[in-house]
Amino acid sequence: MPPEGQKMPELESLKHRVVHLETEEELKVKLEKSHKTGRPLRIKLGIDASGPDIHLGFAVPLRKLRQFQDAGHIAVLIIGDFTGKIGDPSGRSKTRPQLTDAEIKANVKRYREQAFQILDPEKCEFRYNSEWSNPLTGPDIINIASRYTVARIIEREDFKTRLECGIPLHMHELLYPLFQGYDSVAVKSDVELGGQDQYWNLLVGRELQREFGQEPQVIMTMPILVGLDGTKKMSKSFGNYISISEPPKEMFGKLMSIPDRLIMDFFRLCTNRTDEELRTIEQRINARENPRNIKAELASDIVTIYYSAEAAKHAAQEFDRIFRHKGLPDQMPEFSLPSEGVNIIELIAQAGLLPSKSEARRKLREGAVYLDGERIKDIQLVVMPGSDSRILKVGKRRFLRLRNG
RNA sequence: GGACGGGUUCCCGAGUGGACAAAGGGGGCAGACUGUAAAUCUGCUGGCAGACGCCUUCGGAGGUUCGAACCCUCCCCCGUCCA
Repeated sequence: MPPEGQKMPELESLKHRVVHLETEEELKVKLEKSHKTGRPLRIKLGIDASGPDIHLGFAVPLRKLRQFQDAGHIAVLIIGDFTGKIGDPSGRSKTRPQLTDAEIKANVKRYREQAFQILDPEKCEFRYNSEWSNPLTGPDIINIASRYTVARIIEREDFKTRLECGIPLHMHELLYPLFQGYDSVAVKSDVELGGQDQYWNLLVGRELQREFGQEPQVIMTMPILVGLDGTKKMSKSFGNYISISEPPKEMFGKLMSIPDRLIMDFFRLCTNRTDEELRTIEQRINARENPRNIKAELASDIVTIYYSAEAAKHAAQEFDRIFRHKGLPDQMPEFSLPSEGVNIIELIAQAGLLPSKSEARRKLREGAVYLDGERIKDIQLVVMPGSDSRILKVGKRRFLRLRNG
């Protein structure tokens, strides 16, 4: 316990890479109290079960949560199976599709496994918010709803724009922040983490706790990671994400394809580099070192975090082989060629390299199809089994090994 | 409840009886150039067919017509204003 008036090292590192801390003073008090009493803090993080994967963007708050765990605190993960039926309206210009129970359930299983790639399972509570939200009665809901005003709800930018632009805004969406906030009351959270875009939602939790006579949670928001397209936030529904559980090679490749200007963001938010190291990297970029190399380091860093240094090395080698030296991947799907051969279009569609024969025809016409390294344009070509296995390539990265059947 | 305006392909958005698988843009994909970057240029972007063409699509269901995204009827949904 540091003497009065001195910085707490724990607090300093927890503050690291945080956009909003509401409030630092309160966090300090809570930490001190926790030290004194030995009671760990309860750190809440909400999970949106709308997609099957945890991606690098969501890993940002998860990693922060891990930091809290390492300091002895408890992670309380809230699976929004109840709120998932509403769909978080944050940053949305349209109503989200409501998920069914079955969909949510299927997603949660994977989520758990993936979350433990980052979290310490020993200091972790997984809670479904349907646990306390489903039993709420009409009067309960009215009671909760009476703690907040419409003006405060529609103050939000996303709601405001929708109202102004005449885009539908449904009643249940107005309730979303309320239910999410009520989760904080239900689990008695001390701190809630989230992406910067969750700031507003988290504040509601704070207010509701106060309303329900609890000590309000501290809220901490983290920067939003931009997705592969380089413009929108990384998100399942935009499909611009890198899952933390995709194969190392995929992960590496996708990281190599991010726009250069995102390199520092990714280093800052997705790796364990220290501030000093980050400064060095930034200098190298400014000194016009080939960003490709720096990006390769980034990709290796991240693959190492989720897999291993070895996996990162392999991924890097394979990447070089395929894309720098135009070689072949060490593994590819296979297809058995019947002795009478198969039409090229038929082959591409059957092997699932492209979704339809029309698409296959188009790609052929566009010169995107190679057989044994030779560009094919003949739609009528029948591919015959060769003496040894042949390789079909469609576009930059779709390969198929043809075996004699 | 009333008046008015809307629902078009992944998204935005044009189209008001045949030339519409449907302008334009965005996004995506592919090619050239590269560092699987950015920028740029080009092409493609419902399915089946080698091609003629055929099939499915314009909120839903019917109808008029040789022919409908477009006209009529009923229904569903959304917005704005009024109550």
